[in-house]
Amino acid sequence: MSIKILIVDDHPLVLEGLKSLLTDCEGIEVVGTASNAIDAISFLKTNEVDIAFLDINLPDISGIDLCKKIKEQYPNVKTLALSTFNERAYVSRMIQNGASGYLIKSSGKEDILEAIRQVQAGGYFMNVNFDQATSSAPPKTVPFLTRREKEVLILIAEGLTNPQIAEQLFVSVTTVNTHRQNLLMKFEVSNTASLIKLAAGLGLI
Amino acid sequence: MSIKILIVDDHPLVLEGLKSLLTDCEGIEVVGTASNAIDAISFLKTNEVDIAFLDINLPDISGIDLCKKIKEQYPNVKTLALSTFNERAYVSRMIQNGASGYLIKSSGKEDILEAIRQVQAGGYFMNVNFDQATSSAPPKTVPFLTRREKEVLILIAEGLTNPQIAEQLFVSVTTVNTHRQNLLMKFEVSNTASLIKLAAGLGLI
DNA sequence: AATAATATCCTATAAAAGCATGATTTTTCA
DNA sequence: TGAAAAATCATGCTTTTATAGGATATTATT
Repeated sequence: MSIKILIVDDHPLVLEGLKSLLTDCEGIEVVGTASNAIDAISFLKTNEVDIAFLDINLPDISGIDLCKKIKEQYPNVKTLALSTFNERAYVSRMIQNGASGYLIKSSGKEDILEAIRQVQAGGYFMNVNFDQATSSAPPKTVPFLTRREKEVLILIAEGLTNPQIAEQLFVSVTTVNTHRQNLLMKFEVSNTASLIKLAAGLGLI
Repeated sequence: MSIKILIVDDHPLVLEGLKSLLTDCEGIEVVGTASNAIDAISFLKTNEVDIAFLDINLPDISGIDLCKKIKEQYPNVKTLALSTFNERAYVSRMIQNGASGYLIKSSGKEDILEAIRQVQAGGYFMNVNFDQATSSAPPKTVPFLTRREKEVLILIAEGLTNPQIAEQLFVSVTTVNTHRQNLLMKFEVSNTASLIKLAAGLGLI
């Protein structure tokens, strides 16, 4: 019996690429693909799946939430996060939500097969060998940001001032300022310029 | 005669995905793939290629430089930049180096085929439908910066304040401030956050 | 040599950001 | 249900930025 795989990703290229890589393999069968969370859930309703590959960024809900939902409704389905290099920060939350590991989208065929083997055997797989020429990207760890902090960060990056952000979010200026100070603290910087540069480098904005 | 395609990308998934998407198509033939610039160049030495898909980020040299090299050595080979959403800033430099357009990696099959058709016909293809919330970000062109402005910009991005920059460059604070204002003007933004975000997006810092 | 572009400097004001300290309410989750 | 985390708000103060109005010297460039 071959391992049944569902791939959920909104990038046709990734979908096709994974499918193409996996269909040649013994004992592995791609039984379905979905480009959003809704389709993924409804596919699971009517099909048996062993492992679901979940993109972290999906058009409707995030892969992180989707992972949680799948684990709640279909605890037997193992999940593997698909992330880009810049999204490794979010991986830990996928794991918290029950994922069995993660694959960087730039992984090679061997990594992918190894991941499937590990996960199917009940283990975890984290591919940590970022061989990419990280160039100038500082190996900083991405600080954990709350929902509100992310919102504020994005609005700052868009050039809004505290008063404007406050208006947009329907909160007081002091609240925005607090979030802002927390962002500076978490990123270990002392002004907006450094903050935005770091956040941009990490792909957060 | 079918259109001969070379794909250069260091992500196996993208390579496989594109290949898989294109091999089904009439009149299109993927004659080769490469995961770095060296292999790409040596492939061109011995093979005929109509269109080369070039990833912007390659392990050895950047796709931008590779594009230039290809255009110098093989002017008949048309090139198409492959970029992620976050790399669209670099696209303009690819175009300057002779590329016939660019494709976002999250493009669908239709976009890709349309791009090939356009380019083969001697035209350009830019897929501009960023369904992602592009917010307010217009496809800005890189403003011309003087030597001093670039220096100041970098120091701002490093988190230095005007007084610190002044000290570093042995000029007065008012001079630094003037350069700073000129940067804001040239980038058409009104604060540091936007400035740094734009500059980072354009690869200037 | 004349012009244009660049770099330098100044004063002055208003707006925004940064920093410290503290507190209350709401959510989340074990 | 109770603790922890997150989100909210406040006050006061200092520093930095943003904006506006100049001015002069130094390089290129034609």
